[in-house]
Amino acid sequence: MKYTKATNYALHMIVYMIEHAQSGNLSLHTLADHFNVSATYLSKILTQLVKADLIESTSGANGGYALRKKMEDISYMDVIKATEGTGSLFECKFQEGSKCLIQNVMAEAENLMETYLRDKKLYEVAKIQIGKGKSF
Amino acid sequence: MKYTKATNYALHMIVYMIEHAQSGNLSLHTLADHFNVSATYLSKILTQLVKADLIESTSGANGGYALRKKMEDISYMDVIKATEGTGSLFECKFQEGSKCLIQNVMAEAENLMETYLRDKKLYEVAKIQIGKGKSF
DNA sequence: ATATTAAAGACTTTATTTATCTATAATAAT
DNA sequence: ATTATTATAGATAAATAAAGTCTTTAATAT
Ligand code: SF4
Ligand code: SF4
Repeated sequence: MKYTKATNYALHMIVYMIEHAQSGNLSLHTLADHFNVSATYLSKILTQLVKADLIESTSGANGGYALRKKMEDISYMDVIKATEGTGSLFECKFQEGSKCLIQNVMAEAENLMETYLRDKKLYEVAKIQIGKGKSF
Repeated sequence: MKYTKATNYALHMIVYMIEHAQSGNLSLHTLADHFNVSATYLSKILTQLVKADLIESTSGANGGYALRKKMEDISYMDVIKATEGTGSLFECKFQEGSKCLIQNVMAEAENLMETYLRDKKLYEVAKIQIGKGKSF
């Protein structure tokens, strides 16, 4: 069980977009170049962030991506949910319906992590990294 | 990111072994039959639990598996570490050495979950399920 | 010596993640 | 209108990881 690379990408995209919030739209091309990752794959991840309403996209010349949500409000968990999905980490395949004690414990553990990550905003990272150069 | 099926198996093995702690060794055959899962695959998982010193195994007739650690002390996290490994959930592949803020936040979140699961013992589930029949 | 049991290794299958390629749609600039 | 620029979507491929099987070996009790 590991976070996917997509989540790593997504977190960095948001941080970068926070740092460049004044620069207008950032194109896929710009982002892919800067982070030196596959453009079309990155595109899918950015689209997930769009669908999660964290960022918005505009087509055409001078288009690209920009933050949609207030930057101070974007939490780690917002991003993680967008890329990892919303299901529980522990899902029993044997007796799916019945909520059991094991599942309750695992869910409560996940809740603790989740609550923490919902409180932590990516803005905090960005602020510190401004002036420190590239984050990736 | 999901817990593997192996973790699900392992948690249930421990619960079952706690419930049958008086019955002497439980053979792979017995366990695989009872839970109706692949014997050789289950074997690998049990071996992981042996290596984690949660249970012990003895070869030969009347051999099998039995708890090694005191049953009241076996936590969810003990089992999870045995099957999922000990690495962090979030591992950055880009600048591995440098501990950054993102990694710190993700690690702290994981810590909260971990601490909770280290405190929760599987014994509690077993006690309740005694008298309620099969757990799987 | 034999039967019973676990462990280990090589391997296959399946599922998931990561990545690419191509076509389509939207928009701005000319 | 046409063209250039941009994002989205779908199909597919490649890479990696998880789940499962098969076979051999080692240990132990009878
Ligand atoms: S900022 Fe942290 S997570 Fe991002 S590339 Fe650097 S080390 Fe990795
Ligand atoms: S006890 Fe819970 S985790 Fe286990 S099989 Fe039943 S529902 Fe699934």
